[in-house]
Amino acid sequence: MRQSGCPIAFGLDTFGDRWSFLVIREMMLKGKKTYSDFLEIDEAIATNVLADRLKHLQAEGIITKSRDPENRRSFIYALTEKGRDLASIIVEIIVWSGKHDQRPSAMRSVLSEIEKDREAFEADLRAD
Amino acid sequence: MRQSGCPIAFGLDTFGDRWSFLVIREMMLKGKKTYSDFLEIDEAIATNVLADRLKHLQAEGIITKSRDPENRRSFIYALTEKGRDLASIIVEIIVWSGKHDQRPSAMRSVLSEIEKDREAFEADLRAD
DNA sequence: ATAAAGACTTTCATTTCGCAAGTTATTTCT
DNA sequence: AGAAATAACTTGCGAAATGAAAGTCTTTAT
Repeated sequence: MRQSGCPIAFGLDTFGDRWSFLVIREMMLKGKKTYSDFLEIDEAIATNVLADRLKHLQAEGIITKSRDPENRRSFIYALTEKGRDLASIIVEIIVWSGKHDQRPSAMRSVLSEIEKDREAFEADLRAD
Repeated sequence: MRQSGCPIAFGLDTFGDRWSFLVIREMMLKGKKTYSDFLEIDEAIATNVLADRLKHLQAEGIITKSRDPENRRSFIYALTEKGRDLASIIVEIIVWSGKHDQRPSAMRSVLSEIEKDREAFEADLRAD
């Protein structure tokens, strides 16, 4: 599967899982960083699946795990450069959805922000 | 799940499944268009799963299905504009993988093509 | 000392997946 | 014309993944 050398397959293998990607979204767009933060996701991820995906993303070098210096019972997950580089993909998905999601609930605010200054928006996602 | 109004979740729901995305890749990058074409994918998709994903992509308006005028037993699947608009995302994933896939098997040729003239490459994906 | 918070792990029922085989409707071959 | 092959699926079933609920372990608050 991964031996195909295809860049798309490579991407799907490392971050292409639905839950993995939602975790990345939470980190980038909402600045979430702990296990309990992720459990608050609207889409309701199961605890065992979350633990599995965090391990996977860590193994793939997308995120790192470190102790919270201010609370020794919690851990802080952070994006690596490899993870932050997913910002461009996130932006393209938002642009695509902005064009094709016709529901009234669609968040158009983020889209206009991107249209105003895409570079700045992307840099903002990378920061943190 | 989809009521969240989140553009990322919207994208994942419509094309975020691994097999769905690989089908789109085959159509864009390799010009494949029939059921049996898709069965030849390196990653080996199961026939029932392929049928399911084709129905899904059709329901989401990413692809269309029509009879092959030259062979009445086969159908031709084609990308809609909504589907072709995924080209930007495909390109970003290739760029990301190009930077982070360190395996010797990684296809660097496509990457240099993108670096040379990204607009042209993307336009090429859209064509067909 | 007891309770609560934070991060998981375990258990188990349900769903999805992958593989093999079977269908139906056209062609194509002999 | 009849038989075999193509193309696109569908069906059945065991194996793997998912989701929901409950339990464990360590650290912190009262």
